[in-house]
Amino acid sequence: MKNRLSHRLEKGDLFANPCPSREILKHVCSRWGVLILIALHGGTHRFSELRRKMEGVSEKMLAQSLRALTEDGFVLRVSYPVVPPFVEYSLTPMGKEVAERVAALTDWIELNLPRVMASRRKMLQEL
Amino acid sequence: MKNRLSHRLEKGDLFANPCPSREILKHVCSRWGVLILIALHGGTHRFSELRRKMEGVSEKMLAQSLRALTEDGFVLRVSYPVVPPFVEYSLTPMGKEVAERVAALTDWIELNLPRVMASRRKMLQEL
DNA sequence: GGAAGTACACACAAAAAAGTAAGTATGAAA
DNA sequence: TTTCATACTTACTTTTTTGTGTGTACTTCC
Repeated sequence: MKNRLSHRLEKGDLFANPCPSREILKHVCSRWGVLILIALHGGTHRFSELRRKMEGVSEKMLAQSLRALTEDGFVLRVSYPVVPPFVEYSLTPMGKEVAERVAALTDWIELNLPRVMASRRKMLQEL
Repeated sequence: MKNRLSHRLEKGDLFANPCPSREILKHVCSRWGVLILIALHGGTHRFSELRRKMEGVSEKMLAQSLRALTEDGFVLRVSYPVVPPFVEYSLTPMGKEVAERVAALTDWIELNLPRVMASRRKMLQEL
């Protein structure tokens, strides 16, 4: 009986099909979500600062990803009613917790890139 | 001059547009990639065992994701020439290193699901 | 003799994600 | 006075990802 859906969803179970944790993971692990978390982990940024830093993001995707992370409570949005617009994005305490774990993963990948590339080359040889 | 592309790519830079680390991250962070790493972190699995464990994967996506992770050197594939086919998947040493970091992230998400859901509800109220 | 299980591959269709271009309001600089 | 910068939104198109259904080769179980 411990496998009933309600039980499995209480604490989140990524292996369960309809679990909302899958959606959160998607926001956090998405192409741009990751970069936002890492960038903000380095400090508060304005929208356009993020845009310039994250090569290749379109405004649309940046806005969309920021909105998702803000709704999940990872990112804090503060806008000042001045003109031209001035909006600051930063991590909430909860955001810092995830960002640290995401950074641990991405740091590993960046550092070990050569190992992975070597493995790929080896695979191709073995055909 | 330290911003030249070649320099930025040596160790991997996720913020740089054409960096291969983005692709690796995609494999590792993909919907099914994450689940494969976590499942295999718990021990060796056969193809169909993974399929049953990971609710909602199609055979095609499972095969595709396993191939990507195998090529990157995170997963080891061992097939025995018997009939019916018998293939075992497990983590390589490198795979264990990433899997640990991925697990740290997903564990956090599963544990803190309630906090995130609460934050979402609060956002909706504030409209 | 027909069904089921295994670990896939392949073609095609559907769905989801992402990109593109344009528009908005306002003030300041050239 | 045209242009630029800000922080977005919206409509539309393209690309990418994912799903579906089928086939395969062989054996065991009913």
